Amino acid sequence: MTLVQLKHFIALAETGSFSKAAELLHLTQPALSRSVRALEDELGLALFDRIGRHSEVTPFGRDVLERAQGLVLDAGDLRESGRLMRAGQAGSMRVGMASGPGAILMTPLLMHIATNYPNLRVRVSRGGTELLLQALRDRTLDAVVLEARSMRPATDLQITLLRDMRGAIMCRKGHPLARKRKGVDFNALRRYPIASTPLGDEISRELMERYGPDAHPSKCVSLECEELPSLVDVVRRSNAVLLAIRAAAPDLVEVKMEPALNAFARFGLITLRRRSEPPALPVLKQLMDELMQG
Amino acid sequence: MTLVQLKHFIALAETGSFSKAAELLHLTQPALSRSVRALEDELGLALFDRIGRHSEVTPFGRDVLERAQGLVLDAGDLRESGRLMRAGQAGSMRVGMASGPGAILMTPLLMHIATNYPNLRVRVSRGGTELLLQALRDRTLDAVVLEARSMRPATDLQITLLRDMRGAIMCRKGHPLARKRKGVDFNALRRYPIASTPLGDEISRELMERYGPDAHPSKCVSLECEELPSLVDVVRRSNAVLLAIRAAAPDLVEVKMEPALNAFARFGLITLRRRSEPPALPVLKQLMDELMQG
DNA sequence: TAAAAATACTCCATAGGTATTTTAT
DNA sequence: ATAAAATACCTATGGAGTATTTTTA
Repeated sequence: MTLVQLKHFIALAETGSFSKAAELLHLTQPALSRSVRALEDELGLALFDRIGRHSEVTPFGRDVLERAQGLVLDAGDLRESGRLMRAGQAGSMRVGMASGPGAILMTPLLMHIATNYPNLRVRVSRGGTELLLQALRDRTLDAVVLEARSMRPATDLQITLLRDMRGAIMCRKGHPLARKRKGVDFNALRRYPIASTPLGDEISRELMERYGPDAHPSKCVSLECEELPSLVDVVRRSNAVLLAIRAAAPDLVEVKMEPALNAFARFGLITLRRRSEPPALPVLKQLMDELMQG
Repeated sequence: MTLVQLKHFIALAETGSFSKAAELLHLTQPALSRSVRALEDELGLALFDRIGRHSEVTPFGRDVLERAQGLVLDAGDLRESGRLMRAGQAGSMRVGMASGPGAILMTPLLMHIATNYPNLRVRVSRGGTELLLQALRDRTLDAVVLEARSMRPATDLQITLLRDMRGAIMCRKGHPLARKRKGVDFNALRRYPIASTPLGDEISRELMERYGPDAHPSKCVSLECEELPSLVDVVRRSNAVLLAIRAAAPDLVEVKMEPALNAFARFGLITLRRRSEPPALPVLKQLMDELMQG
């Protein structure tokens, strides 16, 4: 049983004539005759009653026809999917996101896929750097986005650095600190609750170097939560201040610090070296690039 | 894209090795290598990452694999269905039944199929003789069961006569007529409502020949209904008498008539000559034979 | 270095074409 | 008598085997 045979069968069922169907199939009548005969031999029963001028499907043929049509249609779908997947317009992708990138990228990513790539299936999971890299190596994930500096280099991993994202201290409009034209020092800042997602070592070091030991996140952050949108919402409606990627909350006001905060996130897209990437990965890359330029 | 190629692809995905899969498929390694390569070329993307010792499916391959498995499974189902249908254990059949046969055969037929042939799909429709034969000729029905004498012979129809079914007058146990040891004459009978399904010309003629012009069904039948079970139920619970196939209501008492009623039904199974019958038709024939011997 | 996949080549089975016969209307 | 399908015969493409090279872990 061949897909080609099934196509022949279907064409014959539709035209009711070997000659007509053969023409339709760009085939000679004897060739079609043999093809259909072979299928009948394999299935063990006649699919057509040959009645001189025309041929018509037998009751058995009718039952087979239904299934054959499904099969041939599915095969066509598969071919078509090949095209779509090659273009990154369909298929599936399993992406892991560490806390930092997840906080800022997850929702916009899902949003973008949902609206612009309806045939793409993405599964985003979150977790710690090591866990995610392990999943990548186990082939449970296809790609991982994480803070590049939190990862020690490994030869089996392919790292694509994404655009750096500037960090900032932010507060709501109308916040006492929002007016200050010249720099606010860290002690003044600490009079308000500090909100942030869990921060990596790089940022912690930068904060301590600039503002002293009390600036270590474990000491100064009062509101820690992985879900950045929650924190943003809280900061919008209270006097808490937010330490996060500047672009994560454009409607908040940036607090001018003295000395100025010089922290940034350096996200990397990690894949396994020597493994084919999911065809939709470029879509992901481009999307993230766009998200992070704002 | 070939079903064979897809099978090769699946085997390779499952073993993770060209050599292993080739062995499993009773194929040489180069043959499998080429087969998979051809599929990859057609789909336009690599399905496997060849990594020295082993090979593993790419993300693209993973998406294709799902669909390929479905396709190959469906193809196997089709082959298997061929076997089942050939044995009359599966497939579909559209049967038409005229009023008489329908009244007695329909429910038991559906019952039998439901319990003994779970994979068989039967559509039973009822209608007048001419309508049913037209449907048969239009290929809307695969077979028709009707009173053979109600049909004028035609060269394009194949008639299989079924067992004759004796007709009788019946009443409930305890009915006044149930006691009568010697024959009841027609006038005595007419004191009770006569129930019957619509009767054919043959029976009408027989009744009139034996019991006079008043015995024509259009004159003497008070309760006419196509649904025999309803009539039987009424006769069980009233003094109405039933004119029907004797076997239709074994629990009723037969009324001895004087002169004796000598009517019988001669059902025929009609199919189109020179057309293949549905593979399940023998099942239908045998079933009806069994039903009608009781 | 050893195991696995790819390549090169050869061969044969089979799908398809041409010519003709058979069949059914 | 004619149109359509089957049959007979031939050809060629492509799938499969053997031998060998290339690759990578």
